[in-house]
Amino acid sequence: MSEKPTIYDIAKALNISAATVSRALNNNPKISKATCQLVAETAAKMNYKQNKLALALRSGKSNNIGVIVPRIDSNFFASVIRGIEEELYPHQYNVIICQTHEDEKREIENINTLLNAQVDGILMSVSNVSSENDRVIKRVVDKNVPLIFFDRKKNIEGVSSVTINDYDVAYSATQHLIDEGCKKIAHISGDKTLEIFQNRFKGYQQSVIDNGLHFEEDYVFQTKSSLESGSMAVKKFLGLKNPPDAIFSSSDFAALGAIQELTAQGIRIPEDFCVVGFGNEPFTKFMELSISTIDQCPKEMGKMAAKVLLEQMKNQGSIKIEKKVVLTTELLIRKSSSRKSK
Amino acid sequence: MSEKPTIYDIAKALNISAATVSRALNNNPKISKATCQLVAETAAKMNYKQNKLALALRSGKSNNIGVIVPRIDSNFFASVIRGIEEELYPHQYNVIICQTHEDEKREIENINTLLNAQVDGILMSVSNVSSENDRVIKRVVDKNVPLIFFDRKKNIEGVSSVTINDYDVAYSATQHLIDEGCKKIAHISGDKTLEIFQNRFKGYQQSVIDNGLHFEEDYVFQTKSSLESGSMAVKKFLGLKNPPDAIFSSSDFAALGAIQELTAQGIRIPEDFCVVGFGNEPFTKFMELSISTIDQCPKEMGKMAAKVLLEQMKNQGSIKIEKKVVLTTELLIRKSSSRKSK
DNA sequence: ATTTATAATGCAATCGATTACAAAAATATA
DNA sequence: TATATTTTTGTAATCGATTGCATTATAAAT
Repeated sequence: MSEKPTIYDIAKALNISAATVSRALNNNPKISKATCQLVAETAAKMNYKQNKLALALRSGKSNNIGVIVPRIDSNFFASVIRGIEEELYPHQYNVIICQTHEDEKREIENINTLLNAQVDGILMSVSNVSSENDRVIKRVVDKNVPLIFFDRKKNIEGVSSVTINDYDVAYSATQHLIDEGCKKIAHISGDKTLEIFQNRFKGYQQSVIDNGLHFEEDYVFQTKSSLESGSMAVKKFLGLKNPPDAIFSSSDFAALGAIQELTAQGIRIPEDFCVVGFGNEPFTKFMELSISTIDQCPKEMGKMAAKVLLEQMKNQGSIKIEKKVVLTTELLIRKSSSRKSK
Repeated sequence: MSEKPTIYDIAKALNISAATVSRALNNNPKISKATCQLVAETAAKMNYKQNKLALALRSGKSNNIGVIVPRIDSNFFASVIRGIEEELYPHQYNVIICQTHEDEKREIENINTLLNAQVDGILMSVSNVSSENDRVIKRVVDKNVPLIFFDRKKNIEGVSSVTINDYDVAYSATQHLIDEGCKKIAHISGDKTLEIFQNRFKGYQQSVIDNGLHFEEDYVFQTKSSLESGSMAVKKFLGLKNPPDAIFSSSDFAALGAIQELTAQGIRIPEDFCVVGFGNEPFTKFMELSISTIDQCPKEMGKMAAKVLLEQMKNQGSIKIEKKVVLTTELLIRKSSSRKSK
């Protein structure tokens, strides 16, 4: 009982051929009902489990989907993965998770690992912008392995993507700050070589300009997503001759760090200074001073990415359709930026 | 170039046998250096990638590890998975993630999926306590597939586990509340059929008794981990003739819900009422009224579980060692339960 | 009873890589 | 030159499931 029985074991036990066993298990109509039933019973009795590896090798389909993310232990990515898994589960696909840790070499390794593992498709959120990585990604496309970007995408021919309306929502977040009476809006940005941060920045910038405010290069601080970054940004902003009176941050963590630093410096929020974050991390809602932010609807993003992938896998071989899905997200106005209402 | 070349393609291109190609790629010393180099170059030129499925079928090792968790979109499990992945990555293992959503049927399906996928080992945090599931889990052991429980374990012969010192830390959390001057300690528990919640409850109970306080059945509220549960618990507690003056909650979410409800009812924390949570969710630290809690060191747990698994896979076949690793965790005392100090 | 149609099953190749064993080629030794 | 050694390469089986084609058993028709 400690071994794993194969169809050959069942065949031997019943004195029939493995082919018959295989067909019986698949309810092939060519097989008599009696045999089918007998095989099914014997298989159950022997605790037979189909070896998916053998099936995968034969069929060329592993029924595994690779997911590449910078890290898994962030609310956003974990939720996206949950959405992906929920969508793929009914279709019998499994999810193999790879983390890049924002390392470009690791990203390449991950891609190769997944290709070696013969995944039927790849969902990825790009970590890095290097031409070497672009080359590897293009090879995925060449090999006809369906690939979908989500959130952090790249512009590569033939690759579909699912993102949010970063530009628009950044525009309205900034607009919201201005509507609340803020006149000097600063921006904490992420790595601007990544499209999402580029778009958020542009939305912010355009909103500032459209409102007749002066766009100030010094009001933009590029950094990574962490409390310290937010605190550093505030220190820099407050050191300016003409410091800002609001921050639109590309990261909730930086927003929180900023708020902590502002508070530490005795600046009142939202009375003296407004802050809007990005990502709708759980803590933004739970805090006493709840933080205005943008919900990226990660679960929906994951589901949508998986849907687009499923579609692409179905149509494989036929003409390639490059699909760019843009999810509409919501600006959640909370205490950190609410001066008027209520 | 759009196809996936195999060793046969390389063999044909060089007019040698596939066996030679295979050996050359594996740097078999029996193959001349010249051939080795030639094969390596050709493989690179053709963008050859080893088909791990074929290798796995042949060798009986898939190099995939299955991870079963209730859900992935929780800080705790996401961090555990990160730890697992970090530990397994250098050993060339990939991680296949399955979520049970706390559903026992799903748990069985997940186990079977992983067995079918021929994973080399399984790491799981149990969702449910049903004898049917026990039977399925025992079959995993019978099939000689290394299995390790983490956090939510079961007592099944031959299965190693990695957990935290739930009993002890619950004991000291309760002790801490008493030391702060609380006299009537309540407890919000989880599903007590799960060992972890059972242990936390017992640690709480013993501490109460050891301090000469009266153990009150009404002071224990069993529920799931959510804000609403915490709020419900408080409503029930405050309705008692002799309401408690402190809560040790098995969940940070319930603790937060409790705090919100207490605050809404005008009860001051920590002056009138102290609260300790469990899990060290990020928000517990970020809140204005930071929440005392217990850090479950999820990443270390993941790493340790992976380590135990690697060890078990290495020693497979030889005597089975049942290893019960208990990680020592920390009580983090924050504002929600600090009356004296500072 | 013989032929024909139909249903049920078996044989053998296949997916891609590895490897025990056999064979050939290259080199060394007598 | 003939033989023994050592290197290097090839042949074919294997992992487990599927499937085109061939074959056998069964039932139906004449």
